Amino acid sequence: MSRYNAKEIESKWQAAWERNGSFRVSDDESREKYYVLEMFPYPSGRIHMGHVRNYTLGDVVARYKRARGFSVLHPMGWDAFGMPAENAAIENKVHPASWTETNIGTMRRQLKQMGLSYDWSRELATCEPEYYRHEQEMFLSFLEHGLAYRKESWVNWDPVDHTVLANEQVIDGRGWRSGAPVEKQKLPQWFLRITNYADELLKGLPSLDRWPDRVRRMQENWIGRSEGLRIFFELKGRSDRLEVFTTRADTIFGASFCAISPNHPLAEAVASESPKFAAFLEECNRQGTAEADLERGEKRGIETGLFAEHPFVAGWELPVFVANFVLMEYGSGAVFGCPAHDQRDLEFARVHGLPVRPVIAPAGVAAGDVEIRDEAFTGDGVAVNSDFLDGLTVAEAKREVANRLQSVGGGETVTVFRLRDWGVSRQRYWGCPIPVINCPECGVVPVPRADLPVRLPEDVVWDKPGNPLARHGSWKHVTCPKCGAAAERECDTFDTFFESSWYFARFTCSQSEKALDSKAVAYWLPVDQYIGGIEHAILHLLYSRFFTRALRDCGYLCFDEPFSGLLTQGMVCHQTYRTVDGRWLFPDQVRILDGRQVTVENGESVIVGRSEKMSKARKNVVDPETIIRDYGADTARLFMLSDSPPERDVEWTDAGVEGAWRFANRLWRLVAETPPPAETPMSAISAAALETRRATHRTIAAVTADLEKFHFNRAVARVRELTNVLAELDSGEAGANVVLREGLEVVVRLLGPMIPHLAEELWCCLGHREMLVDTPWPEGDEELIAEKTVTVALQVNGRLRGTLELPKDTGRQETETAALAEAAVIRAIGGKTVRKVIVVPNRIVNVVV
RNA sequence: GGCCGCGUGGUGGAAUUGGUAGACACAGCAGACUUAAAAUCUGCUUCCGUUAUACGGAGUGCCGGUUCGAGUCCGGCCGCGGCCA
Repeated sequence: MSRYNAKEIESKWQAAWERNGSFRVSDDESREKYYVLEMFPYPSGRIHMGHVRNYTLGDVVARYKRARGFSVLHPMGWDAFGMPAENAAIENKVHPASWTETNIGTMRRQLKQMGLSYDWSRELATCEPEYYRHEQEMFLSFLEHGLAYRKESWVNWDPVDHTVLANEQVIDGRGWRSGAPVEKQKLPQWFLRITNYADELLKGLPSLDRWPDRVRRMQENWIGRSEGLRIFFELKGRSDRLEVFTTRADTIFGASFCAISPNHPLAEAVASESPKFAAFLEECNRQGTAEADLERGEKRGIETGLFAEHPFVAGWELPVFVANFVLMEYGSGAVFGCPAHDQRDLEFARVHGLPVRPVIAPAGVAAGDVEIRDEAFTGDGVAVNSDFLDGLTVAEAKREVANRLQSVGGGETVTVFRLRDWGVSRQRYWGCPIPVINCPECGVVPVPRADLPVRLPEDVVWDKPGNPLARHGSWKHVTCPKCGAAAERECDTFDTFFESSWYFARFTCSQSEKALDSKAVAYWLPVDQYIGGIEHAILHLLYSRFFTRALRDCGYLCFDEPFSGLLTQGMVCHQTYRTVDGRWLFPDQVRILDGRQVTVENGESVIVGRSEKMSKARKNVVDPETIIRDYGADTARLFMLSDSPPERDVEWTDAGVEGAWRFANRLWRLVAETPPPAETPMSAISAAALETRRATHRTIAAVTADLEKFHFNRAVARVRELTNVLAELDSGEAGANVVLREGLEVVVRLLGPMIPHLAEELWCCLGHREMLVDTPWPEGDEELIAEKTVTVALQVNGRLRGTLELPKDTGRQETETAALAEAAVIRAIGGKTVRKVIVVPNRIVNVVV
């Protein structure tokens, strides 16, 4: 046998699987289905290590489940719309379509090099009209069902990318992609009514018991359900009332002002009469709308000159302010301020010289002793200085206020959500056109279904910032489908989260004429195991959950949750390197000389920074293709699975790759050096050989359990352990050959999902005609797995003093007797009185003296 | 500020969920093979002490508690991370 040549065997087996159609599946299988899906990539150019990790994890699951007899759907596609393509068009004068196509070509080739078990016949790219035509149709259904609507709305405007951003895309007040400070603008926008499903999305979370708790909690917080009271304040000298939302109705007697959002209609009314006031509003609008941002920022406000009457005390007037920390989108866009019991209100009150009246006293503190200095009291307690509420607990007081106001029409209990409707309009070219036409006569007219898809025009130019669609003559100007008058197409395109909200369903029937083939959908969905980065914990996963429900209500499918299982993998990190003058260096520009890192170029010393997520900006990236070229895909895959559990971050190191590479070679040699089996019957093998056999069968059981739980690092460790045991078996033992061969076959089969090419090659070398990929998962022999003897730990006063080999299931009494006869135990007791002996059969004996 | 998670050798990480802490690796050290190197193989490798194939002590961020027994459970503190404010 020659040396291990990864390149050769990898392409050999990739071709064999393809010839064999190994990973093609159809939906008329009698076998039980298993749908494993990894988050599809944005075709940015080349795959990175994050992809390698994500797709390796998915492939192990897919191949393992396949070996276990499932009909496995494991597809791959491209999240192909998005701004980088358009930015490339602007910078390099390449059309987004061809830029995207080139990138897909490169990345598809790279993924194929990794030997991933995809059914490539189901491949899709979301920028193809064959894909997006269906989501245009879905959008029309949403319109018909009242799940999509258009409204003038304040939006987060990214002044660099010239587009609207969803709240989720605003990070620390900046655009998530451009990093530019976000501004507010008022534009007509399309929205999806995700808020209709707020309660359902929340209530569905507990059923997702194979999701990480963390992700469920994040979604729960994001949806942000809270119950409170809507209070109507009479405005002095006006006929209208001010609607205020509060979750702390119990503090109503501590109110000292009301505050409305700068976007509140009342504020806008006042602004029309006062230029100074209007200037303030304008300033507020320049701020982002991110909540955390408002919280940290300066609490600013200005008096409107209006006064609201306290609902319970005639003549008590509260000044009404406009304040920058009140959001129009949450509750009713107005609050009452109780400085003593809300930190934000307190800060505001101090600035504006407003009274601070404590109305809740902590348990055991007298009413007069409550003092508020720099910190509001937000804990539980008893109402004080509050008229009819005095003596009630916070919860009781809330109820009382609600009852009293409701009975006189002064308020009502309401449930509000932090979640807002999903704005899907983007002022961009490279996205799915929104299939509506704006007619001056008829208003918004949906494009008739027969006219779908609304294709993106190809002849566009990026000579100015903004959306080229809006400047495209022949595409934009159409006749109204309803009245035939001159009209304009909607020039906005969908947020790209639209495409990724249903691609998982399309994979079940990617060639279907219909958007979703009901038979395929019924067979394959929901996804049994979804795998991807934690960064999508909220947005993509929440949108997909919403979309599934919306599609259900429009008759496309009939289940609620798209992903039954979710695994969120950690990031791939690498040390960072800089030159003395601060320039970032790629890892391959650094080498080690006398235990110090220096530059390859001229041997200057290098500053080694902490390990961080691989990113182009910090240059701490390793190109997967280089690794595959130098070591092979199997080594890269094995490294990704070893050492770190999948949900944790993994540090990419040369040493780690070398370790995986060494193991691959060791396995190769071990098989190469194995002589053909002698005809020893298993019944005639030596005791030592039997022990080795036991280890083999125990490993099958252990690895199987580990893979079921996605403990890939443990599974790898188990197999390495077995390999060590096999290597140590003396070839002179009776039956050594036959036991060694059995052991190696098990090793190869257990590693099949992880290092598929090498395993396939070794399986072939071991004399098998059938491909490993078509070979069922090994089963451990229960007889051999069962332990005959156990090691019992011996403790005296909780300290380990020795161990004892006993037959399994030795009785309590016998175990105790045997333990007390041990020399080490007798020595440790040292003649003292034995007070108690605790015996846990098969485990431990603890002697208390 | 609130909620949640995590702190284990020089490093990544194991530990059957209350029962022998440190599996499996990486790095390191010593040895074998070699003219030499690489590769490979063998041994050692938590720390401290010692009479050193043996024995004793300490040890899972810190302090305390429950228990025959705690990395694991409880309370408090410190540090790191995440999400939400």
